[in-house]
Amino acid sequence: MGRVSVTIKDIARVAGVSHSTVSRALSDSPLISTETKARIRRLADEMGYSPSALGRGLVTRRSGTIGLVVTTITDPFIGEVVQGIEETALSCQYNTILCNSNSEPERELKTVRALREKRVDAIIVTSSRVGSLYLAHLRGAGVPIVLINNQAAGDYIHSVIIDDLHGGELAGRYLASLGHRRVAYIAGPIWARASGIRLQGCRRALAEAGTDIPPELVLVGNGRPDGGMQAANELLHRGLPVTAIFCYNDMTAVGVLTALHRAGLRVPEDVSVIGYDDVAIAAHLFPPLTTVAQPKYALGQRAMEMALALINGEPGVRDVVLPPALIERESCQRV
Amino acid sequence: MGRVSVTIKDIARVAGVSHSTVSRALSDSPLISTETKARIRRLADEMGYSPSALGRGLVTRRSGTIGLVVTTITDPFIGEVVQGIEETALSCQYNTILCNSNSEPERELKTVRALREKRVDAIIVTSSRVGSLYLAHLRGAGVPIVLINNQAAGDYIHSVIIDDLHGGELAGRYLASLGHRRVAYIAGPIWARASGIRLQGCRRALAEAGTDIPPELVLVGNGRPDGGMQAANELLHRGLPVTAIFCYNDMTAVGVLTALHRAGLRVPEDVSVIGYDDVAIAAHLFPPLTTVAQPKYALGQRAMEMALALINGEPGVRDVVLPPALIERESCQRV
DNA sequence: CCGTGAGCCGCACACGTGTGCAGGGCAGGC
DNA sequence: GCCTGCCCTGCACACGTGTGCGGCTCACGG
Repeated sequence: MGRVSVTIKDIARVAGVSHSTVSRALSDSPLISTETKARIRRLADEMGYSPSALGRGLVTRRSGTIGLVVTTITDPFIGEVVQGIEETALSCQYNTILCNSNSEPERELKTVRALREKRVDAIIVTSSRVGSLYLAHLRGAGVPIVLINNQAAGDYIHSVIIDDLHGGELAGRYLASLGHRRVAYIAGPIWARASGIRLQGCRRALAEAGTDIPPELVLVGNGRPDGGMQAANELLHRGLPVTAIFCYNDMTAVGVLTALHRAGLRVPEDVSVIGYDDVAIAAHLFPPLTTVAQPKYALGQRAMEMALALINGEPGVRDVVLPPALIERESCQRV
Repeated sequence: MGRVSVTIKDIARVAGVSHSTVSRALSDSPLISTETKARIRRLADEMGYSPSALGRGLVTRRSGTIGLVVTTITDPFIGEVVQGIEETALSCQYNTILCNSNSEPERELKTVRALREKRVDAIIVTSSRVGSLYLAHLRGAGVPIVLINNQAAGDYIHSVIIDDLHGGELAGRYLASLGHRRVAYIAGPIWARASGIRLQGCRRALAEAGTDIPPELVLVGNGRPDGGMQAANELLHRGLPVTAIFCYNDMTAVGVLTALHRAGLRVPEDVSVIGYDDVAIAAHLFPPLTTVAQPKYALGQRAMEMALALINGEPGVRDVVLPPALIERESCQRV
């Protein structure tokens, strides 16, 4: 335990050269002769050398890490996005340090401060909510910022998003094509920017079919099953005659399904339910959930690639928007 | 963008003191007069100073980060554990860098190497599988290692685990008390150490009731819904008359439920199902899943606390084992 | 007036790595 | 034999921070 790690100076001493030569040899500099490189590399292996990212980062001004702030890693949607980020990061010799903000402003500040001290090379944010005050602190870190499923007003902040308007349209058009005219929307948490856009898209599509979602049929959830369940119960309690329910995301749909089951209603015979995200378990629900799929892994992948481009100062990085897709399963039916 | 961050030397220049004084002032050293401290602190705030964890880590030999390797962050069980880790880490001024191993040996090596270069102060591992070769590389990092839900043969590696034997017993005893005598077990992936132990505990409890789980009634899954669905279908296809199914974890139970539904069997009227983990959605399934709960958040919390104790060289850290608990919902019924 | 001690601060070095510049060795051409 | 040029290596500094030790200033007592 008292053993300290071996440094390039140790290798230099053993090899009888200067530490500069070792540094150059290990980074494959053309200034070093082939045989010296080979000798030093072998020595480094034998001595169990592991370069210090701290020392290196201090001089190169690159830490080799990117910050990753999410509302909660518990959300399965976020989990899949994070996986996309982390895997492409690792393949590019980058690591990600993870921060749960829990949507608490105080924690958000704390995490940003920590990420700044760690000198992360970029920050990727997957919290649906990005307050203006929060943004100010983010750009205070002085590193590129990539927002996922969010757009910021200012410059210097880039984003990769889903075309949520189109996603909402997909859902609305599909429901309309099945003959639904009374559809309800169970929204996400109030601060979720995407929620309103999805609703807007859905309403636009329904309008083409000559109908709409009246205000009394949009209920507010929280993006989790309990919120969906509560909203669905509220809907049932009010006795409003709906034939279909569009959910902000799959997790609220999970809650909606349970609430409907408990109320003795069958899906899709009595009421159709459509979700959003296409989370892994969506296909294994009862009934299998029809939903608007987001390319979650690609979302993370593209965000990480964008972050890398920004770090390397590549010009002309442009915000990317990915397309949603309707996944037809068994939770919707013609009325 | 070209702006570099302000250092203590910059502050020192402005304040007309040496950088040592600034360093000591900011770390609240008693060697500095109160008014000088106040002046320097104010200056640091005004100049937007943010200490560099790289520079500090280089001299203190502490990076302030811990490595976190998981099989996949997509697993909801792991997600909740990670949340426990990350939150208590942040409250102790620590950050976590996340690595998905995907149970691929090649990736595992890559991540360990990266964590070592980043000079993490400790490593927490939540992959159910820990090969001996992998362990060798892990201890090569020269930092404390904490295993979650795993035990290692050697020393220098600590662990916090659930009493899976007891967990299995809870499930078995409960099923036996409901009169079940023909119960099947759907196991986890072959490398999951916990799977066998849970089965063992269940069999022990059933034995007290004078029955057992014969080999033909233990099927192998993969810890995910698709695996559970496949195993359940296999069970149905074979036509074996079981009255209850014990699942390695809740996610396989999800798959089992879908398979049973599709086969026209009702739960719990026709067959009882019991899971393990008490994942968030378990309560929102249809029917709500009876399961053996693991204190997931506490698992992560205790692991992080143990890691901190090991980092600080505290003596007498002892492996901790947490108790499982039966959560009775509606997926099991007296036969 | 001098010695003593306390309080506060700077000098210098360390941590591990990267890199511009100079210098040494050697071969080749005149 | 000397100059030129090339190839390889070492010197020295930089990055941002922490810290042991010595030194300065000032007040106070003898």
